[in-house]
Amino acid sequence: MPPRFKKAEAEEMHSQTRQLLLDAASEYFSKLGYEKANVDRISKAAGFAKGTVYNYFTSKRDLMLELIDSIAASHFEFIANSVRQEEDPVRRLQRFFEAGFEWISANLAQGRVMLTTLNGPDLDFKERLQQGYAPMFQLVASEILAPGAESGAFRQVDLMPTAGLIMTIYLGFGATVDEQGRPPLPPEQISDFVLHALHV
Amino acid sequence: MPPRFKKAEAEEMHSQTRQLLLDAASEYFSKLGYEKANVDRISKAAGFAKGTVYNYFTSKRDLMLELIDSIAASHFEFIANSVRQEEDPVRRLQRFFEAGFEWISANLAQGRVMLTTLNGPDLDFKERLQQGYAPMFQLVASEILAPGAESGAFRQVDLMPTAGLIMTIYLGFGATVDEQGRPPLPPEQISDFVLHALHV
Amino acid sequence: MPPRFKKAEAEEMHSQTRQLLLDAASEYFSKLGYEKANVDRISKAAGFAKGTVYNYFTSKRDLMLELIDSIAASHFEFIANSVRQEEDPVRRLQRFFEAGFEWISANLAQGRVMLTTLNGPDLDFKERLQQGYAPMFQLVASEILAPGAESGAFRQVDLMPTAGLIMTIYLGFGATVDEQGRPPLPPEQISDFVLHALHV
Amino acid sequence: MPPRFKKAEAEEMHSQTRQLLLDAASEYFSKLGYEKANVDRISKAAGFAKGTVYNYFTSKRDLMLELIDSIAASHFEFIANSVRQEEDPVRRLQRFFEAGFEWISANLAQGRVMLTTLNGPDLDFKERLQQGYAPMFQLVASEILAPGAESGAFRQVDLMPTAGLIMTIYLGFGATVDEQGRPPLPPEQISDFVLHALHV
DNA sequence: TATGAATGAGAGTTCATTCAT
DNA sequence: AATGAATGAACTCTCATTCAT
Repeated sequence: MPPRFKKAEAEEMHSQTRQLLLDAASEYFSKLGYEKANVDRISKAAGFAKGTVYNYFTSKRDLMLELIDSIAASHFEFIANSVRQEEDPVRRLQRFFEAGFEWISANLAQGRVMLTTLNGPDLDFKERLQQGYAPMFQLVASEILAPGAESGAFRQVDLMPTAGLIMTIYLGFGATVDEQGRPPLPPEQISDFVLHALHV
Repeated sequence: MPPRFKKAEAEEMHSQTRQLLLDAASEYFSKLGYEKANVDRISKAAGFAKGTVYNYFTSKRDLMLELIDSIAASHFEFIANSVRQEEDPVRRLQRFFEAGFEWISANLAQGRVMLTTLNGPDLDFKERLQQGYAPMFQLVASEILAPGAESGAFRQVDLMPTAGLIMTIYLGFGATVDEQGRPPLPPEQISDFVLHALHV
Repeated sequence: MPPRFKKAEAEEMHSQTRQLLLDAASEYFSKLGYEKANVDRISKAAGFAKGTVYNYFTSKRDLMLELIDSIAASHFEFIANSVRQEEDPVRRLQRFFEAGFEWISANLAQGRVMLTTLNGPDLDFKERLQQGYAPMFQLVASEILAPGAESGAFRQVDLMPTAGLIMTIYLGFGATVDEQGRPPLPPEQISDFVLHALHV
Repeated sequence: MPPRFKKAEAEEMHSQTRQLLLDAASEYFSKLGYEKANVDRISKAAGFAKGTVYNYFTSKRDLMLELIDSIAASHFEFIANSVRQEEDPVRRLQRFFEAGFEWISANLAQGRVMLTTLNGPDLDFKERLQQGYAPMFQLVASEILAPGAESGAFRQVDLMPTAGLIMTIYLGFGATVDEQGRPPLPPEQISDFVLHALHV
């Protein structure tokens, strides 16, 4: 089936070009911010000419939105995989922070895009990001806090606000990592701090 | 002494125009971010023509830097005044969060400028902001945590990292306030959470 | 080889657009001077939108510098070609003035740009122009005066200062041409005057 | 007569302020050219506030025009005084160049304004300057060349074109003086050159 | 007379986007 | 699918000029 084969190949190429553009976008959006980053340079950095971006994304704005989606998905997947390998809620919370900072240090540019977007002035971007991060929020509430409260490992707390607090702490520290992606406090101490606060 | 009087009047006017421009800048920088905010509209919003900004600030960038200084000073002064009215370290910590969120809800635009700048891509702005916030950092470390650790109210912790953690939590929640400036958790619960974590 | 052909075509277009812009720049810089000439109008006069200039030159300043280079090269080439067709130093000197004024009257705008730049306040422009005109200076010194002095056609003079004097006279009269490019004295009389001065 | 006295004093002050402004204008127009020179800085350099310029001149353009007049008058007066101290046409010609370069080196800024204006793109300025320099042109024609031709010291030449040629040479060299106002050739050599050309 | 705050027209420059190739 | 020349809106900044004091 040569045509099929060819089509698959073409799709692969398509998807690869797309990914190269997203990666370059990550780099520039993180370094310069959305406004100062420039489509020409992103495209060039990915190895293409300016116009190519518009064969894959309808606009610079669309490029950013799709990048946000892709970052949120990758970030969530990595943390969820790690957290779900544990059963114990306390260990799960520790894993959450460990895996979280591990992802950040392995994906510095994406991490910065996420954090600047979260605190940035563009409400469309912010909303899209929050949609993307809803699963992570859920993970903390229903797969870490809920079982922990049920098992008596944590004191009784309101699930959603406390999940929010934990996300806030995670993201707060995520925003303060150094150039190698290390937080100012080791992840263990951060989870210790939170565990202290959740302790019965 | 009419000339003296006149001079004072002139200086008053000068300083007032300057303040009007800083306020308008606050508004626009917070709503649109530094890049999209536009000098013409800022000046018009303050009641002046476009060129007037350049009689008071050397550039848009300078306007932003001076705004950062002014925000940091006002923010610190408000919190320090409130914190220092208490003697007890536990009450001081509570006051820190109370006053902090009170300032934010009374200065929403400034608060947003501060938070977007802190997480934004512009390193000059970030550095200037960090210089401006150094006193607040000091306040937490040496006027809240140190006496608390000494009096036995808090467990022994490393001062600076813990001050950083508290600032991170404060700013993290500061970034999540709603349109009326209310944090998702009441300040008491946030300080409770931290106090739990600091408890002996 | 269609791609080759296409490439050559593209380069041709590129170079043509560039030349149109340089020509329009000549026109405006000569009529209004560098400061009052305006990029928008230059671009429009060349048949393009304002932004197009910046696809070919990095700035208005760069446009001017490249125009200076192009003028100096064209001016020198024309004069050198004419001078070198003669062997006799006296005839060469006459040709120098004849060809010089011929070039000026055929390139009025470029001539005016050259002369205003030479006497203008911008030192960068001036320096660039002097670099561009160094070959013409050389031509006078080593291909006209030196052989003339050697053959006894001219009296013994210091080569470089005298070359400077001749250039000064040429440019001085170049600056006084009328709207059709005619100098106030016919070129023959000018070279006569100089020949009188150089006569043994 | 106190009122009279006062009035004279006031006029003196007026005239002095005016002169200070003209001097500062000279400085800035020569250094930066008319377009880039800026009224505020000229006024400040003269020791006044921006607005003061407009109490003495109707516009920046008017300031320039009056400066041109003042330069031409001073330049002519200096040269004419020197030339007229001689009787011999040959000596007069030598004096012309000597005094000319002496004036230039003692009035560098004014000299540069004159020369850039002469070759600059602004036709109003140029015309005003030519009006101002008409007397000097006359001086050369009727007080140097005419008596020289009559007495047989010079060969028969057309007066006005030759006066133009001499002015062109003078101004051409004037445009090439170094930072101390010295021409590339000593004035004696320049007048020698011209005398050679005029010799019977 | 001297001042300098305010003005706003006008400039150079950037860059997202289009589209013919 | 990939290109990159062309576009023009939008932006920051400068500065001659006015005018109330």
